[in-house]
Amino acid sequence: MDAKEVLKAHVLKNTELTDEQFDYFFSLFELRKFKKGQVIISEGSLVDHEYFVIYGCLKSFFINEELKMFILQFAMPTWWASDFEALYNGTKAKIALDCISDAEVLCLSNANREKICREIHSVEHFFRWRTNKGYVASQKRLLSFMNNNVKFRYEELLKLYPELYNMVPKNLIAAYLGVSRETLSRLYHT
Amino acid sequence: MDAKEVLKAHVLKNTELTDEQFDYFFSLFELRKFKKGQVIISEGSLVDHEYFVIYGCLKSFFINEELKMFILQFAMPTWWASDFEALYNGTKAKIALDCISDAEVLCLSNANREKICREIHSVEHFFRWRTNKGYVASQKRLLSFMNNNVKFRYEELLKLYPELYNMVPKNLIAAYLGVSRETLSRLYHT
DNA sequence: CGGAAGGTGTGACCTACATCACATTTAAAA
DNA sequence: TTTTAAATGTGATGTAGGTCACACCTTCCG
Repeated sequence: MDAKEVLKAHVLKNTELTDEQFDYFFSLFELRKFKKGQVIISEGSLVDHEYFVIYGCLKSFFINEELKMFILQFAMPTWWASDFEALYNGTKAKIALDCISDAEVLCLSNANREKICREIHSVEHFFRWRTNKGYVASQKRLLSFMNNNVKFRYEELLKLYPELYNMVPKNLIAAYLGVSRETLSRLYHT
Repeated sequence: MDAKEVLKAHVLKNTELTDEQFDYFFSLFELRKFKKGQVIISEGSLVDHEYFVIYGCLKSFFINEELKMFILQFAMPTWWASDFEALYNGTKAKIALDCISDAEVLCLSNANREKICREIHSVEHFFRWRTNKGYVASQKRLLSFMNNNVKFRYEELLKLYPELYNMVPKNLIAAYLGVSRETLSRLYHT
């Protein structure tokens, strides 16, 4: 399935658009291919796009003063990623984004998103829906973080996204769970 | 300032609406007054409204099997609260909502929100904006949770919302920070 | 193909925070 | 105003997970 079809299926799941509307929507995206390890948003840069994953896996992450990395999201096909705070406020990126594997991504600029949201009511509806889903997921993750220990959270993550087990090295999984790689390793070995 | 003016100022900060549009929007809300301790959403119930705080302070929270409470949000004037997952999916509440102080709240039903979002493009825009803000805030909190210790998070919270210091008991602040009340107490005493 | 970098396992030890127990203070309710 | 419940402080002790150190093992690139 090509990029256009992937996006179309994703949007139509929740929003009704005519073919012409969707074609116009799609025309605002730019398809780009990235290599494993390639950086899409680097900390401190200006952010003017958000990214819809067609193929592969991205990570959005934060690195603190002690160079410890925290992963906010593993973005897999049909997921959206960016530093949304920087993107919406026009501030510099605190969250970086790069590729865990080779990836194919549809890029939408902030300006184009706002433009089409103004022009086509249904597209605004779609983005409301999308953001809402992200918000709910983020709240759930926060709650799980407060409530559950590492082992539980690890198994919860793998149950939700089994493909991560093979796709993503354990040290990155640890950075997502907010735990040291040693502790994660000791959950099943030792 | 009365409820209508509070909501109007809040909406107009980000969205243009004519007076007639706003009057219609406002007509879909019901103003309710609650007493301190009163429950608005109880765990397991069906959720069909979201709540815009005019006066006072609510908390949204989760209680786990061991009866430990985790607070997701202290909702103060101009904040929105509900169990948004249950509200959007029509499932039973996992998140409860009650009043920390006497409170005055504007209630909007899920059906009415969706209705007016369909009818008035700008209102849909407003809700997209609002949810986006919530999503960004939630991500930031998650990051702070992973990155910072209790003392830092406590001071960060008080800097952002100084009014909480007097308004909300420390055991609830602890439940928001995801820490035991004893540990919070020992930050400055002992 | 060979070397460098990235990823993983594991021991020894440390620390932030949890839990339990109980005393004291403050606030609400009768 | 008395009684009861909530909120808070503090000691003793337990534990999940962090940190540091080092070995080994892949993967990938020149």
